[in-house]
Amino acid sequence: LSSAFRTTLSDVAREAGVSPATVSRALANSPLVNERTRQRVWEVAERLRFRPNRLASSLRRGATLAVGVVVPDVAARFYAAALKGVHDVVEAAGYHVLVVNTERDARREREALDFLRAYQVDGLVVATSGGYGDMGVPTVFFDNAAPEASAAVLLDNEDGIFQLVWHLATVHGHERIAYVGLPASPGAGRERLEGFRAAVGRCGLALPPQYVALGTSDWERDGRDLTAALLALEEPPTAIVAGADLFAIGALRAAREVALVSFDEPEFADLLEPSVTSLDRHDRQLGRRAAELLLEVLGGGAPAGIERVPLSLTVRRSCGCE
Amino acid sequence: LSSAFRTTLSDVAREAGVSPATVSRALANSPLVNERTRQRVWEVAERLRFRPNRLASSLRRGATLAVGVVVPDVAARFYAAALKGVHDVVEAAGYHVLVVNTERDARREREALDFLRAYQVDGLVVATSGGYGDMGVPTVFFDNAAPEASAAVLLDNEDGIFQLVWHLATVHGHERIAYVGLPASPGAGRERLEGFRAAVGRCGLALPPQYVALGTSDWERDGRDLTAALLALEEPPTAIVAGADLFAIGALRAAREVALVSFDEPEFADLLEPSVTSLDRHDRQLGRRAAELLLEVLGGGAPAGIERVPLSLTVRRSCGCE
DNA sequence: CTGAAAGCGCTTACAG
DNA sequence: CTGAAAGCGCTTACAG
Repeated sequence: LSSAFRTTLSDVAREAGVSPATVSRALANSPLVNERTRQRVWEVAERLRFRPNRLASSLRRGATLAVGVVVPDVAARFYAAALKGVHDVVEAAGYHVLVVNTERDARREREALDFLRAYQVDGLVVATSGGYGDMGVPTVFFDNAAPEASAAVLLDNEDGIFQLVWHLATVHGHERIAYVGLPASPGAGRERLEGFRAAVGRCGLALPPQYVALGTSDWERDGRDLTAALLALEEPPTAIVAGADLFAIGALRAAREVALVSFDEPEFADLLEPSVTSLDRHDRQLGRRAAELLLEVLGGGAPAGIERVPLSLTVRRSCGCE
Repeated sequence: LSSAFRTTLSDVAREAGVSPATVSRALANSPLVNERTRQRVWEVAERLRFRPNRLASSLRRGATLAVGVVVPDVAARFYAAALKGVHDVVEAAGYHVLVVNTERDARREREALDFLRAYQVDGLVVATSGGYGDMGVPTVFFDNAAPEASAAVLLDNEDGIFQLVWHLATVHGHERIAYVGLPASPGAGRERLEGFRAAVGRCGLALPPQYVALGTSDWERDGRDLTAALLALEEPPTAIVAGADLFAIGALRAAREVALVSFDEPEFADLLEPSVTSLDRHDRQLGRRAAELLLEVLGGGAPAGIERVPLSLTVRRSCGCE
């Protein structure tokens, strides 16, 4: 057992000539312990380089002071930024963060949640890919919520898509606008797609079925291939709305001659050629807000309900402006 | 205590009419237990939705089957990709991954390491920002190693920088080449800087002191400001070597009229304007390799020593090609 | 094949 | 102010 090599609380107790109970209290700076004793214990603990075993203390206490975060892809700019937002808030409150990546896979998400629960995390922040099942652990969703969610911070997907379509239709006069985006799974995927249909209708435009192209696994490649296919139609669209940043990047790879707007902002959107018109999501703020809601729940507050975060259009050149 | 609400191994034992010891063995599919008993225990466990408490089993076993990963910035493309590589390998071996972000801060890195150690992780994969101190835990470094490292997968920083400088000097005939990059801290920062000085010398060029510009905290902003300052010199450089992707992005923001090459490849480097000539690092492979070394050590192998990964130049337009 | 017992390293009522 | 004792939820020699 590795414990043989580590100094434990008992080692400190023996060395300091007090009981383990006293060491525990002293290191927690409990007022119950004599100042002299407290100092001596601290000195011994430092000399022996004592590090309390969190497994043991969490087990005993029934709380870990840890929060689990589940994201579809840590490498995606959006989730990475949101993750940092969660970090900011949660660590300031004395919690640690355990991150798990699901690769947008429902099964892996379930495993990730099982793992975090088995580790007895006190709370969860989850951007679900469809694998969520109730864990009996306080949970706040962001980006994409499970149907049973009682607390979530979501983007205003319909409104965001509407802004994109409206810009293409009214400012640039496009009448043949297509959508390249996420599968229509519950949550953000469906909301953006439905938002697209509704927006096109509100703008008084027709929507041929083949103008809706949905990707599956590799979004960047799908974005490229689906865009190429759209442009090969007899009546190709003159403008494309990308449902996420990687679709936009893929579209850019397929063609530069079609007007393009993206829901998510790609990294360095302003330096791409052409620079990409997209929505500003305030990623990090989203993560912060989700973490704040979780802390409220952990503090005994009521579930916070669903919040919608507004999006604002950042106009660049890919839509045809300038 | 939250345990009051969770079903424990004892609950399963009571319900199945056997001892906790038998439940433990049955769920581990130990051959010591009767097949009938085994099945019954599994049924009961599933019916009661029993989830073993990992805190308890890890405490008892003295091993967590978890690996800690410490990175300077999960949001940086390079670390995110390497992280996925670690995931790939380590999860296939049955370990879980705990990720901690340090924001390139030595103090936060120390805290992160303390946390992981307190959680009794079995091993560590670390890209250090200078906060590492021996943890008594098997550790493999990547990208940037502590001086005392006994196992690491590092980039061949000197050679990479040399390739960049050589390309600018021989293919494009530049004679005034400047460096905008990381501070000269031990490890990658120093290696790249020293590599630059050496490379310029090998190419037979002069290096005025003001042609070396080192950033501090916000690399993208530093890249922009330092580049602007360089170009405002009486004898400005005609080409710039960026020591990392964010410096390159910053440089791009400051000016397009100077030749630019970057050590790290920015995301969507081929779609930037101009597309950025940079080194291919095989990020994910780097993470995989580090994880493989860690598994070897955890399996009782000898420390693997320091490996250097070669880099290959990807030529695009920012250097002046095409 | 099964169970009673001890123990992993802590924390916290309880007694003094 | 301090200590002995119990217990968090598991696992594993030990005995049968």
